[in-house]
Amino acid sequence: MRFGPSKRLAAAFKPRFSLTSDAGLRHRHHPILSRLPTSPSLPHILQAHARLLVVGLAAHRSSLAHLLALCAALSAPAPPRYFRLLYAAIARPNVFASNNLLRCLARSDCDAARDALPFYAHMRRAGIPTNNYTFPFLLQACSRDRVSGEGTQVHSHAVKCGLEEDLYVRNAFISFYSSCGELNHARRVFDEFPGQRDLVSWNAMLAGYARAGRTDVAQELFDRMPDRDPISWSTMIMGYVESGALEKGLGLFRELVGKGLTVNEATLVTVLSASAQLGLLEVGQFIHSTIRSMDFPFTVALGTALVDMYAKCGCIELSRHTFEEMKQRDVFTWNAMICGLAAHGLGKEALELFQRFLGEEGLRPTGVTFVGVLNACSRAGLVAEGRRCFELMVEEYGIEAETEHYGCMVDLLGRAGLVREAYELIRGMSMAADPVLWGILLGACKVHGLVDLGVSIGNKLIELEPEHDGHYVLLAGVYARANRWEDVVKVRRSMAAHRGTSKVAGWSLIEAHGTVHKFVAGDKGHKDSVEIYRTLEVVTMRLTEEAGYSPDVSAVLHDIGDEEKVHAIKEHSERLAIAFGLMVVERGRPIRIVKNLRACGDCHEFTKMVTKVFEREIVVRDGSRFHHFKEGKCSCFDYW
DNA sequence: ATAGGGTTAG
Repeated sequence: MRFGPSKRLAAAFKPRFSLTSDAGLRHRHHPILSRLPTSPSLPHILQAHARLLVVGLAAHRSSLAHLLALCAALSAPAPPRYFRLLYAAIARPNVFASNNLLRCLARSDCDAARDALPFYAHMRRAGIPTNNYTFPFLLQACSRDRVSGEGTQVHSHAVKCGLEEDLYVRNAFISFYSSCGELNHARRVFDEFPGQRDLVSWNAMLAGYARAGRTDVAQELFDRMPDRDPISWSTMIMGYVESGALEKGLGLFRELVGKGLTVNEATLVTVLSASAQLGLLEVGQFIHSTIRSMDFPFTVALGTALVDMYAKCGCIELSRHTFEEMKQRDVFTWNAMICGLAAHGLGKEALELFQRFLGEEGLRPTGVTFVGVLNACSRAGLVAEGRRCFELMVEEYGIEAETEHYGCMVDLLGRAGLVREAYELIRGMSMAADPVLWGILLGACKVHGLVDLGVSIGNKLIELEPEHDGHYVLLAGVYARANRWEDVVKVRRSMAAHRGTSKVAGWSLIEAHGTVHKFVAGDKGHKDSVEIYRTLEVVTMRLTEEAGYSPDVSAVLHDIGDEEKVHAIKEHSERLAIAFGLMVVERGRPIRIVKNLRACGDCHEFTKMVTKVFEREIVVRDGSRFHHFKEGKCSCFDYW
């Protein structure tokens, strides 16, 4: 496997100033600027600036412009207040200084980048000339802000300046139009002078189609390209992954690795994220082993992606191991680990890690950290601790509580039976409460048998989102708890009547020996279908005899006969996946299942019994958390 | 001094 230096490394080895460069020559003998290191940091620049002030050279145009250029080249964006001050200090700014201000603006956040276009207008009014450097910087700033409207005007300026055939300028326009979604404009520039085209032009065009979700056109270009480099591959792979074609992205990654071509960090992180999203452990492990066999540097981003992948694939121990192995971590790493522990129901461990995090030098928790922390409190039933953390977030860290945080708190209070308090919390919010919050509260009403409150919330939710199946299911559950079966039937009927397009089909998937097997309820499409159903039959029989299993049909009460109801539960996708898992996963290894929806109560009981009767471990990832089933118990303690 | 891909937490 070949493995070349990254672009950043290459940039570090490139001499900052060639001997033919004006700027370089001018400062070779400068008493202060010539003493700066080749890639100075912001403090270096500030220090040099201070010395210029002290010796009275701070009004010197080329010195200041040089400092501005250094700011523009910093690896982290320079503070806007500082580079604006530098530019303002230049008496008669020239193209060089102005271009570098544009570059600084382009590299800042959106607010500052918005000033790039007005500044360009100012340049033209003030008679400052523009050159081939001006447009790339200007367009970069404009695409950060997604203002495509003025693009065509700027384009005609560039043509007037005689720069329409300049490769850098052309590529800047291709990528500008691409990032604004103006694919036809981009394509016109791309097609205009086929002689003035290089790998960068192809990659920019490719990225345009990929970002727009036109992976078909992107693939066609990718196949037609005269050359491909690691960026072409990562653009294509990311295009697939982002448009949801995760398997295609992973397939292309396999091809890339199979051909022994150079892989870059962005690609690895993207495919790790794809396998994490899908919960495909075998794929994730394949990527991990690829990373190891290439001796790829173990960067913070890669480590974080691995921590996240293992956690999302159900291997919380491997996730922790990776986390502890990392020599450097950033907020993302800590967040991934804290949220991972919480998702696995390891509330105490997550809180301990949070304490350790607070002791870290130079890192501050973010809103996401608190999503993990509050989730952890909720899972561990630590009500007082949860309240304290919520307060800490708002008071101490000045983080505004978002819907997610309220969601955690409602869940925490509701789970502990403090439904009234949870209700008040939602009512007291300054923003409009997301229906999701009422849904969480409704779940608590169901569990604690609060029929009146549950009915009123349920009806309100159905009114708000009549096409949302989950609300009907929960409300029916509330009625079922109170044995109000007629109402259960009514709700079910009205659900059937409102069944809209937003209904999500439940599925479960399981990986076995390099293949992904996906099941839906009543699925007969699998090649081993007959054997799977036979196995399921046997499993159900043994559970009935040895563990006293009897299906609880209340969750699926329809307007149908009892026998059919039992049938409907019996073929829920996760049971098919479990039966298949029992067939193919060797003893001693856990059966890992990924679902898109939450488990129904009966399937949850069923799974618990399977682990006891068959002495197997089953790990289920549902829509929001993990269930570790072992010896007849589940890590969620039956509240999910 | 210039153009292309950029990930990770809910």
